Amino acid sequence: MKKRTTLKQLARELDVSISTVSKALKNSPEISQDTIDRVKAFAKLLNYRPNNIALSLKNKKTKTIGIIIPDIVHHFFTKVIKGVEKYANSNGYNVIVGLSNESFSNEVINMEMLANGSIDGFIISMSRETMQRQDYQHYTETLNEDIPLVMFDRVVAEIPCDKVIVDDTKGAEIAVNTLINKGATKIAILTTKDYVSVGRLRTKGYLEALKNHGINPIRDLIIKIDDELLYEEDHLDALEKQVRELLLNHTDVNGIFAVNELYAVVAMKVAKEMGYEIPNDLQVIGFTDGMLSKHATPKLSTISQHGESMGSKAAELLIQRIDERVNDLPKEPTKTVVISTNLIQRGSTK
Amino acid sequence: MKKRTTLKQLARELDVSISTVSKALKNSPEISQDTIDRVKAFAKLLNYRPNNIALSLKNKKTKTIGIIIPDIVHHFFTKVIKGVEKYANSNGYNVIVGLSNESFSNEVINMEMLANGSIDGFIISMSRETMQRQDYQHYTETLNEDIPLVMFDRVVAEIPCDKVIVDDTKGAEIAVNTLINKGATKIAILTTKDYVSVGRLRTKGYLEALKNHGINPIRDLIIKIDDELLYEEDHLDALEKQVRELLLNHTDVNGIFAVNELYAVVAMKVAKEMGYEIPNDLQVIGFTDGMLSKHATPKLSTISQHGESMGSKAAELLIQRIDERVNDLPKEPTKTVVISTNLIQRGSTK
DNA sequence: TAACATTACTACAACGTTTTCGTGTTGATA
DNA sequence: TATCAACACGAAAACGTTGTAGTAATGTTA
Repeated sequence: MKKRTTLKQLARELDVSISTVSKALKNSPEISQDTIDRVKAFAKLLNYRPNNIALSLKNKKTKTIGIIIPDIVHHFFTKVIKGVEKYANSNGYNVIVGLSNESFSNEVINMEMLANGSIDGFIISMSRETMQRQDYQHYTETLNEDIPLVMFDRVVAEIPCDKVIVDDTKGAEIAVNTLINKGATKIAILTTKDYVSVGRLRTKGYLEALKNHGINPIRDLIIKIDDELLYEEDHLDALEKQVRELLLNHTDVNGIFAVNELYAVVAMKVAKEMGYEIPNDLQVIGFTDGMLSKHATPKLSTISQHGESMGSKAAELLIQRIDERVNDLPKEPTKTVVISTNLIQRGSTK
Repeated sequence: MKKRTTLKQLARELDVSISTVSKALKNSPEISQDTIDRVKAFAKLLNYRPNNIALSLKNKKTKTIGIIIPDIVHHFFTKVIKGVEKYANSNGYNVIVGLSNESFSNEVINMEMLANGSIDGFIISMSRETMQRQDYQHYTETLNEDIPLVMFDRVVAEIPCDKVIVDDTKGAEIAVNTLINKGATKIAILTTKDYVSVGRLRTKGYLEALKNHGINPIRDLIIKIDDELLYEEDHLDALEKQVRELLLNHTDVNGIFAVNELYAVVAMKVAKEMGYEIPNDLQVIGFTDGMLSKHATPKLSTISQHGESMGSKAAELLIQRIDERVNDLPKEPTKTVVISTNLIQRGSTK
């Protein structure tokens, strides 16, 4: 194995000490200009670059942050990664990605793989299984070991750490308000089971909007979908069927709010097949601004989640905590940053 | 800053030497069972875990691989990452992601950030700008430093390294053959400028299929799109316009082959707006099997690229090279693995 | 009882840095 | 000419591990 150039090699060949080489490369005033020039020239010749691992060991920081997400084949998470990368890179940090694949044990394993010095801190969105089991031991352990942790999107109140979320309730409320203002009188919601926090909160927003307009919620119009495996292969049949039944049993439904873009797109598809004209007969609003929304026909109106902003913000919070830690600063109380959503109006609403 | 448990601490508190602790934890026969038990119990109590950075430094390997991609908000790359992660993780490797954002300098910077000991090898797909400039110095430098490198999808022949590609030409040929067999007589292609290797090769496949069926290619039917910024925001207007013109000037076009799913979906949309019925009046096949294809109406027939397989394969090749390097094995000649494509037939073809 | 094995440890170097604390050589000052 | 600063550099410790080589204290054999 060819070995990389080290200070030791430079020192030997230049016939000076390692210290001198190190200092010369850093323009230390202790070293004569003459030597500095010699060392630098030779270092350049041999293409010397300091070994990061050695630096990490010495400095007790890796300048690397770990992000653990449930699934990377998912536009939202992808946007978040992009935001994290951007902020991290411009602050000299690298990003190491771990995929939990919605599995609890994968999440734990991934975190353990990294929590042994490989990274300076975590950015995490919980896996579905973790949410179901409500087992947060690996988070508390991480925090106990004084490794900073920032949660985003799928968060849980029990864990005392910084969080970045979207105002799901408010966003949903805005969506439903918009539907109502645009003339929808009977509005269904396509949401997830309650253990998914974002589903629960968006449902809450839906209910609040109805209440504010004096509309009584109807049990039948609240469809809670078990999103197990939904993004995997084509397990959408169940969803399609439920939407079809909804529209058959309640032919006067003229608005649908879906808690993600996939549900919304599927709903539009089913409705179109059944002869509905969108947005005239039925208006639809989704959540998350992804590829599907942009290229559906008609283009889907959605509540934008600003994934990239969330990622940047999460990275910012994390790096602050890391600084706090390495500089032994007093610990600020944990904060939760709410990224505001906004409605992007496109063709699926009037 | 709270410090993590180290061997030194354990040694001090147990009143034995560091070596003893280290060996005890590894069940060395040099150490009495009694001591082993004591050490292990205490280590567990203090939640000791070996510091990876120290290990990396000692072993001269980080068990981390870097993947540099042009864009993460892109289903294909996302699939590849997933494949890389899967293979890497199950072999004890972590994955660190770098985004070039299609920019040459970002690619270089990202690689330099990692090529200083942070990773054991690279998996790379070239940025668009790198392809245009044809400046591959950073690749050759990396190889000169004896850091293994595997390229995928967007590769270049000049660089002597392992590669994983899709048989773009063959895939395109299959697509066009299929269109012809299903009755299409006048087939257009929506492709990219030639500096994008995949665009060039797929165009080649298109031409070959035509030739094999004795059809003369028509200049007007070959639309080379400048995909600058295409995946960014809605810069699709130009594309839509070109497709519209195509269909207006050549009303007898009854087949379209697009080199990616976005072009295909946009083409379908324009055609539908113009009154075409798909697949009866016009059949469409795309390349890459992403979200858009699955949820378009009608669902898009595509040539599947098997991104995940590509990722796994790339990781496998890379890890082999890493092993070769650390064990000073003789270097195998570089190989290029071709992942076979296959046609997924859906609603956009008869 | 001298020579030798075995057991159960410890010391130390090494991985590649940075940084603190010397130290020897100048030249200037009292 | 003794004293001292300034200059230019080197030695060594430290970060946390692992593995080789050494070393006491036993027990075994001729």
